[in-house]
Amino acid sequence: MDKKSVAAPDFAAPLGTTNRSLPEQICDHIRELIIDGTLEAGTWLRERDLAQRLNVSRIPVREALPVLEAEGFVRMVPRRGAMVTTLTLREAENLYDIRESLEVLAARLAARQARHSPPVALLECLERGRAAAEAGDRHGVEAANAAFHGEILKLSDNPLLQSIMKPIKGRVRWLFHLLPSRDPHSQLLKHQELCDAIASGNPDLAAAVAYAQIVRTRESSLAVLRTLLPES
Amino acid sequence: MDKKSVAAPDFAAPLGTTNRSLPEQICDHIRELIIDGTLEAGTWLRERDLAQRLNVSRIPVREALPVLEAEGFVRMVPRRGAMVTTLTLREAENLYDIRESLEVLAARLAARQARHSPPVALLECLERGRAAAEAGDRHGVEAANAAFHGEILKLSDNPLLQSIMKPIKGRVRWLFHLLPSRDPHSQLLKHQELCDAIASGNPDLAAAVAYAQIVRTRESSLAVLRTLLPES
DNA sequence: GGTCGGCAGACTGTATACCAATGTTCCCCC
DNA sequence: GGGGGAACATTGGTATACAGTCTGCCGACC
Repeated sequence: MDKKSVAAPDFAAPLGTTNRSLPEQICDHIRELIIDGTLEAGTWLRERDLAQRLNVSRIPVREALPVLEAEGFVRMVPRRGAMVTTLTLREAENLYDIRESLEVLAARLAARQARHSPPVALLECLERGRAAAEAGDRHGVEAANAAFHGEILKLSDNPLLQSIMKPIKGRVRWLFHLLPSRDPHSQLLKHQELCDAIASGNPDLAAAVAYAQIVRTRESSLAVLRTLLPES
Repeated sequence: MDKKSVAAPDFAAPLGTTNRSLPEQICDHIRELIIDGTLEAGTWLRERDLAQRLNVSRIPVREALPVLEAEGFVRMVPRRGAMVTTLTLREAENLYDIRESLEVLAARLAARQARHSPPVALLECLERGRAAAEAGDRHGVEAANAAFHGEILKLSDNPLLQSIMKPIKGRVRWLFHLLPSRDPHSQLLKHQELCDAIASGNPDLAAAVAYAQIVRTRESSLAVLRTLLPES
């Protein structure tokens, strides 16, 4: 197997002077590099190397890598380092199994909450997505979609669910980056339908809609992924 | 608020010379101390203090604490340290929401797998629990119960689900430590029923049984917890 | 008497240097 | 060409140092 070293280019350390902790920034940075494909599967991440490139010491890097391992982006091998994992078809299926459970739960809880306070933020995301779609702004559409799902989660008002969904969302994004980008219009229709179901305040309806949508996405995505990913 | 410092006694560092990594051992050790109540809610965990007591340096402690935060056992405050969290009624409800989704999923997947290979390990756990119950070995019963749920998870054959359930299981144990211990006999009956449903190879049946059982447990547990835990 | 400001202490966040254990590579020798 | 072993690379873990910041307290001033 061809063991690549960590990619040389585009590693400039943008770690701005925010108030977020260094390990967190490092973690986010590496995660983005993996999701957008800059760091390919099989790449070894050496902590001293990363520390040097990012202009930090080993300690924050050492704290960032286990997080990425917990999220499934890298696999840590004792005394070897962290390797960017290969997404397999099996993992994609496992991921959809989880989503079918948890996103349905999120929709159900969101609908329950929506009875008390109407989901204005949800409608806002929808509108933002529509505007971006009409402007042909693919990036804006994706951002609005992510915000939409984030709002459902926030609406569900279950911090534990939110913390569990965080790694899931990262992996879903990773998967979707491998797929040809989907039609923004049908995406919007789906979100509109889900939004309506949640806004109706009927948990069972919202759950059913969310479930049906994920199953549909699952089938079409896996059909494509079967041609792209290794079995396991 | 009365800010307790880290408890002085029973902190002897038993960290054996296993091959498991130091942060992992530290994490497990502190988690047990929290679950069994040695470390009360509100206790501040100071990393230098912990490091000294456990006879390790600060670095492995620093890597263990974020894990415990992700699992919900402590809350880290920047530049203050980690505080043992207070379990609230809200969190208990959130936890049951998640379990209703994920344990049902686990049962469903396990039943699907059981069609190909009969769940002998599951039956074994059941038998072990029965033996422990007849011997009046409460600790053995609990261990067998934990093993039973672990086997379902293993049977479900979804590594992502297993990794997600890990923190959940810890919190469930934490919760159950607050409750008066349940009747081993009715526990066994429930597990027998769930085991049969899984062994039947019918995913929908297994899911329905698991769901019904969790809902039942939820109601009785929360009734007790309402008298024990703060609202939020 | 109450409130504001500053001082001291405590603790984390991060950096640096170091050693030990272990896995890898590659060269030399047979 | 293949096996053995030495040199190297890399992590796991420790010790130490220093800066930033938060807390709590004490005193001064209104």
